[in-house]
Amino acid sequence: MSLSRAKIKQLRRSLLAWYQQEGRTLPWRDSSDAYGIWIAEIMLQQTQVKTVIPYYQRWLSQFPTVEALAGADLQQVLKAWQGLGYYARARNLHKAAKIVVEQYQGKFPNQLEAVLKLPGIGRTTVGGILSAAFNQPISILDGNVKRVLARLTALTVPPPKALKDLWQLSDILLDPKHPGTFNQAIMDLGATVCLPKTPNCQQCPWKTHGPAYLSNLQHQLPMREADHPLPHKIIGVAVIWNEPGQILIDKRPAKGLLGGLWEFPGGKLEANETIEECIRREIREELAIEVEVGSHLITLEHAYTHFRVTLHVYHCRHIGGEPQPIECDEIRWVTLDEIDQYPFPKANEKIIDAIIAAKTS
DNA sequence: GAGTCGTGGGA
DNA sequence: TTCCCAAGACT
Repeated sequence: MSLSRAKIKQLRRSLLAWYQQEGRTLPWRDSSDAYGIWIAEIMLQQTQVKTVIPYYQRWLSQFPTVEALAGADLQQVLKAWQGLGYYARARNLHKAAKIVVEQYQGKFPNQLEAVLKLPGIGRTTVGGILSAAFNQPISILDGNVKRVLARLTALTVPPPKALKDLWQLSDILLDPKHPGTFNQAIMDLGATVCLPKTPNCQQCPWKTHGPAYLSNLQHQLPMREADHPLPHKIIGVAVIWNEPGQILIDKRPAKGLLGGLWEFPGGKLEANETIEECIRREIREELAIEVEVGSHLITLEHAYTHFRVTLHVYHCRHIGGEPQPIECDEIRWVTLDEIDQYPFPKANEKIIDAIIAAKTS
């Protein structure tokens, strides 16, 4: 799509006018503090504003400065992130905070190359931070912008197939006089008007500009890639009790899925195996102990990005052996009073709730 | 460069 | 119920 200089100016002007009237008031827009903006940008990766706000508020009161974050332990950081998902973001935030303190004297860098080197910050996030905190003319291409631009240009391929063109378009459109405001405005447009399923085209400042709207194609855009069916795993999970009434939990390896979080041990059901057999085998393989599988506690469905699981959770009794951290980082016997100090993934939070409910009923 | 990496909400 | 997808980055 070719855009004349006059049209580009018109697009900028109409978007900024719309934003002045309809833009959202958000906590991290109150200041130009780079630390707060950085935290918000990371939390907002693949995560909706409504979900982020309470986490953001708690985070800033718990870790008000980059020094506070750098000085905290990872477990504390993961606990503050618990429930937000994509936990590598929290691990990277912690790593990056240490770098900012050690290499930049606690002052968040304002050089593009330096910021891009920080773990967890890619091309879109660096644009979001530097344009918002320092008003630098650096474009972004998040999900909102991709959708807005796909409709503006009636893009005939899925956005992942046209990233180069979309970045170029985002660069061209960015208002060099108001880059921070422009980036916020185009994201707000995507988040509140140019919605994925039911865009409110009547309210769009760009409705007279887009070939998609003009030919009524906006509801079919952007094009999507073919989707793959999600694998489904059946998992046996053990809530293992010892004589003093403690429960065995393990810490997952630092990298990969749910890295650094705690969980109840268990594993995938194999062919021609009962859940009880699965649990005894997994516990033997992972922890080198023997358990007696007791009563059924709860069965849970949970969906991750690339697969879904059914968790069959059973009370178990520790009957022999000293637990060894064979497939995990660490193991610990804890009481129900202590357990909420540990960061757990969502599915395991539900198991904890079920244990407490069963105990108090 | 295709896979990996969470969770919640909306339709 | 099921599917989509959200302020993407990393390997």
